[in-house]
Amino acid sequence: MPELPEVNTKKLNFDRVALHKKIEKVELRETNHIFRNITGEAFAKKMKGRKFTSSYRRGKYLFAHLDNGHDVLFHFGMTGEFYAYEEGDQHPKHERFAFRFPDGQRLGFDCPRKLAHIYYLENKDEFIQEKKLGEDALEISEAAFLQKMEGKTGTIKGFLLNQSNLAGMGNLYADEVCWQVRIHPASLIPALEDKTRRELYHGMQAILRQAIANKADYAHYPDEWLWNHRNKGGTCPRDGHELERDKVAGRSTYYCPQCQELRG
DNA sequence: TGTGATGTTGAATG
DNA sequence: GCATTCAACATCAC
Repeated sequence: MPELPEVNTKKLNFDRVALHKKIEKVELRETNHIFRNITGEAFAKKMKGRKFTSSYRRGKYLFAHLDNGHDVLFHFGMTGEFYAYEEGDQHPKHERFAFRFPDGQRLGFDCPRKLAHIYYLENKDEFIQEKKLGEDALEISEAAFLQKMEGKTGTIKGFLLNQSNLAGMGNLYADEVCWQVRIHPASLIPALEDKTRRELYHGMQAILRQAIANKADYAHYPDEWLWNHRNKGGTCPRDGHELERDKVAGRSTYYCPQCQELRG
């Protein structure tokens, strides 16, 4: 479930399974819509005999660097997932393609909803520029975060979700940040004081760090977080008030009407 | 059976 | 240029 911490965990898996091994073959399955700037067949051809030498995560994107200087870019959409498995094992149900390594190990890319995107990039910096992909949410400085907010007129949630402001925040973490800082997600940026903006930045950093420390395993997220109460009939872990559900920035949003102040 | 789900993109609107 | 809303992508779970 891929927001920044989830993709970070996928990167660890990818590095462990795929780095520095010769790619014997790419096994293609039903790949419609998955490959964005190359056909599956051409992708498989390019991969054969190559090795991944490193990987780089920026927001929800994972760039896997090849020994020919190019990159394979993974974006997981809502349901993209890597699965490592051995020769003879059954492949995941919605596997779109798999890398096969000489020892028989596979790294499958599974995606039921086909919302994932895979690109083959000769120049990853060019891609980042074209997409206007913002700095990673964990890398961005407080000053740059505040600077991005300058002049914006929309909601705080919309700001956090826009990947050109900063990269990596998704719907669930954005709700968590707003809740922890006690700001209504539909609050308008111009109405937020400097102090609140800084709290949002530091709250976000702390949440992402803790999520990564827990390997994005939701069962281990603190019960004091909004996270595991964020559902129908859920109550605020701070004051017990029933949570509200609304649409903000086009996404389903949970918040506590009692302790999250609406500004603007 | 209908509805909504962690995301992105493009089109249309204001 | 900005911000918002909608539809599309395809499948699963409740």
